[in-house]
Amino acid sequence: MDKHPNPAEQEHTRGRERARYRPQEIEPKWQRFWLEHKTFRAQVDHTKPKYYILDMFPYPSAAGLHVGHPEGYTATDILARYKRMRGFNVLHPMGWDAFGLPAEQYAIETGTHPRITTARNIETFRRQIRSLGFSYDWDREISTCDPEYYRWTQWIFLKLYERGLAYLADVPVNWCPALGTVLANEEVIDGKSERGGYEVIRKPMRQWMLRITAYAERLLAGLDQLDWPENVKEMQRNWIGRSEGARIRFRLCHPDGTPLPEEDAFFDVFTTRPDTLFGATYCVLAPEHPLVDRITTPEQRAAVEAYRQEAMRKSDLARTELAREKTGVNTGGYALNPATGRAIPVWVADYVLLTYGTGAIMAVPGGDQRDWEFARRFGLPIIEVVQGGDMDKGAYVGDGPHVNSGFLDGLNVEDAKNRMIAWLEEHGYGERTVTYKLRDWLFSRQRYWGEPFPIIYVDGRPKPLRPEDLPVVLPEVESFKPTGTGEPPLAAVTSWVETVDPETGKPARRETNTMPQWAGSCWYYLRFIDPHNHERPWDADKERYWMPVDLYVGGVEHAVLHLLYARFWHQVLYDCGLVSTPEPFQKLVNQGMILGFSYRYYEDQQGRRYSYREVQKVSQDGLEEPRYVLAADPAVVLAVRYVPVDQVQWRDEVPYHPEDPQLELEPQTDKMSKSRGNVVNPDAVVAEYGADALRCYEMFMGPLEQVKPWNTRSVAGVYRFLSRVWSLFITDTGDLCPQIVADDPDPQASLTRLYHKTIKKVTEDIEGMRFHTALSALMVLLNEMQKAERIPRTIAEGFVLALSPFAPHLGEELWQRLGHSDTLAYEPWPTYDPALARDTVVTIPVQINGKLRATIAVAADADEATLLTAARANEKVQSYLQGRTVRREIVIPGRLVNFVVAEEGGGR
RNA sequence: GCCGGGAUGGCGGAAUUGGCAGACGCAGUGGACUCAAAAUCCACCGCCCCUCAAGGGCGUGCGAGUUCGAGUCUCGCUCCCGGCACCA
Repeated sequence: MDKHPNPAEQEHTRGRERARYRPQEIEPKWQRFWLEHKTFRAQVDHTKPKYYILDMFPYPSAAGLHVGHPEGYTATDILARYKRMRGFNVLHPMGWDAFGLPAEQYAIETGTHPRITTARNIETFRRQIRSLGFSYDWDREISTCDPEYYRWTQWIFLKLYERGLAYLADVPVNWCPALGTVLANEEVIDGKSERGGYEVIRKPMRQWMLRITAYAERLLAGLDQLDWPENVKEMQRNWIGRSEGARIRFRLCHPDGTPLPEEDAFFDVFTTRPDTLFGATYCVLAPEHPLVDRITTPEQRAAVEAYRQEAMRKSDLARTELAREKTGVNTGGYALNPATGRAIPVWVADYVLLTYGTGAIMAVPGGDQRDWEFARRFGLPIIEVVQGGDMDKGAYVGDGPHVNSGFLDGLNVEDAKNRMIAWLEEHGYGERTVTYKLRDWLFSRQRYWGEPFPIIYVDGRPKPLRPEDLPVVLPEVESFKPTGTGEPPLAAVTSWVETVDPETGKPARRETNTMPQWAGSCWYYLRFIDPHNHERPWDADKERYWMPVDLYVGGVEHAVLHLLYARFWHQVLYDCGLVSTPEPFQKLVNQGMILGFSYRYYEDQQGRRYSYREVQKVSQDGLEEPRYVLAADPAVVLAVRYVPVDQVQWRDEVPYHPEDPQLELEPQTDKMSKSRGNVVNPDAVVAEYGADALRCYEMFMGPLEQVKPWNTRSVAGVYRFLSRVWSLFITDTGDLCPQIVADDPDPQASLTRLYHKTIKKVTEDIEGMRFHTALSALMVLLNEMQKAERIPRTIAEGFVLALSPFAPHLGEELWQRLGHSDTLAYEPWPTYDPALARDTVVTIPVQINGKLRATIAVAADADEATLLTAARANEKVQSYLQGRTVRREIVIPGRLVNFVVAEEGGGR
């Protein structure tokens, strides 16, 4: 029933509410103010130190912003606002990684142009991001799908091409016959298409490749200079995968050891263990190795051919998945072990990959577990070359003296390697070499929604367009559907594909592949420096001023690909003289994922529901997904089901199913996802608690880098904090609180001391990105200010300034109500007096035998003697020292007193 | 299997160099205000024993060690999270 309050009551309520903390009113007000006044516009200013602070720009998905996004954005925003107040010239931009598969997939399903979908999604993202009060310079907003942007992506591709770093090659791609299209790696899950679950096979296609391997050594070496998380650097090192070893040449021979006469009758192997060459009892070629045909004997040809066909059809993933049991076929051919001079058989096996090393190995079953397994399976000889293991149990990979190894006998591994390499080089059998796991970057996608290549084919040969011919703009297409032949959608636009060479006027065909999504994000941080330049991708002076990015914050999922690709492009641009720093991102921080509570139960095939208490988890060997069965009857296999968070029924703090009040749900913290029903929408949080509360909560949750679960109830706690800040300054009637007085702070007052301590801590914590402890320090100060009868204005204002990077709307509002007419964004950061940030009287613990027994209050600078006297004077201490011998006194001024006493007599 | 990170109350987390474990917040309990509720404010809040109180014992995943003193350092385990995984 509706309640109709009488007008007086209504008036009363409204009057009181107006004076309350109402983020819904003050937040849009200040967002408008910042936008209208361009408060955060950044311009080159050589009188100020610069600070470039960058967020990994988002892909504007249809789902909109997620609470994970504002975590990193808030951290950078706090730092950006803090740095401005510290006198830095701050560049803090935001933009959109706007090419991408979901928009294209949506176009295939609905016919809506990806440009329209993307524009709509950007609209949403921009609104959501603005509603959080981030201090971006919106004049620098860019979008990778804008022709004015991708024109320069194409321009950089031309630079790569000029330097021979872009080339065409026939490489196997993920071809899905059922869908009639090529899939990106991320669209292939367990060898099946992500959509539909159809089979995916490898099919060679002509593709653009980028020669990132040419930069492998520099990409590796550059890591040492960077202030990045160690795990990210390690992941990049592993990805690059440098290994030192030798290339060794094996000549083909007859079974009796006579070498074949032809000059080119050989293959090279790569090994990290040249010292084990005497133990190489056979060789293995990758199934795709070009020499396989030639070496295979007529008797073996059918078997080898069948094996090759099968291996080639399998995807890399399928090949590794089935790899439990080694497979292979003898070619019937032989090669000469250069060390022993004996003929050893040559096999084909798919445990050797064509793409690594030379695509061929010498197999040392005594020193390599894979070779050992293979030798066991096929009855090949196993020779011990390094002592220390048991050849019946497995290969020995450790160090030890060499045996059965001719001139290496007795040497340890390190010495034997060097000795063998010297011997190989001396006799022309091989040389020292370095190999990388890193492979060249497959840069073509058979897709519509990406950057077209600035390449045309004249007389069937690729030719780069000239810079003045750019941009090559994406044409309109009839259909976004794949052509069915593996040709990209652009191939169907005849009027676009058939063109003329602008230089010669000869007929030409356009490249119809597009670039991958990584392309646009490889250099966006450079475009932010000079986003509206029509002549150049960026101005050289501006680049020198702003680069490098001082702090880059984003998710750890980009630890390898994006960050490696961007570094690669940057190093190329550096070699071109186009950028002034060898590395783009000086400091990197990964924010931890925010998890959501989800509530699970289980269902059998008949749709009967079960609580987790009746269910048993069966983890299957080697498989990611565990299975769930009924504990009472393990034959009943159960499926996991979730109840969306907002439908969970709570009784006595226990969650139950909404339609089945007896069914107890199992609370879990999981990655947020639609299917688990545990996604938290930032819009809803802003509507209820405001952006400042959302920002503060995200920071207060814990260390930035850490994974942590979202707890909406805790948001209310932070909201209460902000409300209390508000009511400390503003009375019920909307005036400034009378407790805030013009007095000078009394240096002896505990509030003054606490204030200085707080400013010190907040300053240090922001610098160290410990935002959660900075907020807790501000909370402590607020608690004390609330108890104070008089709050000196300088303290009140300093508090507002120190809080403002965290809660900028509230900060601005209070600043204004304190009588200031301009934004606080450029007010000097509050300072602290180190002398006042220390206590004069401290509480010192007194221990007896290391156990805390009393505390004493003494002057902070009390010396050892004073401390000891005070401690001995303490009544409790005396009772413990009564009748015992003090063996030792440990006194640390400012820290503690510890008496080491002998135990009382009586048998001990 | 290999590499990296971690384990602290009911929960998120805090703790300078080895020096008062549990700051701050959430949840909870009791109280004030209220016709009542919400909101707000005040107090309590690791576990156990004793209890009128005072007190005492235990306690930072497990087991050892170093030290006057260990969440922190060393050694050995267990479990969890992330990455890589036939890379020769």
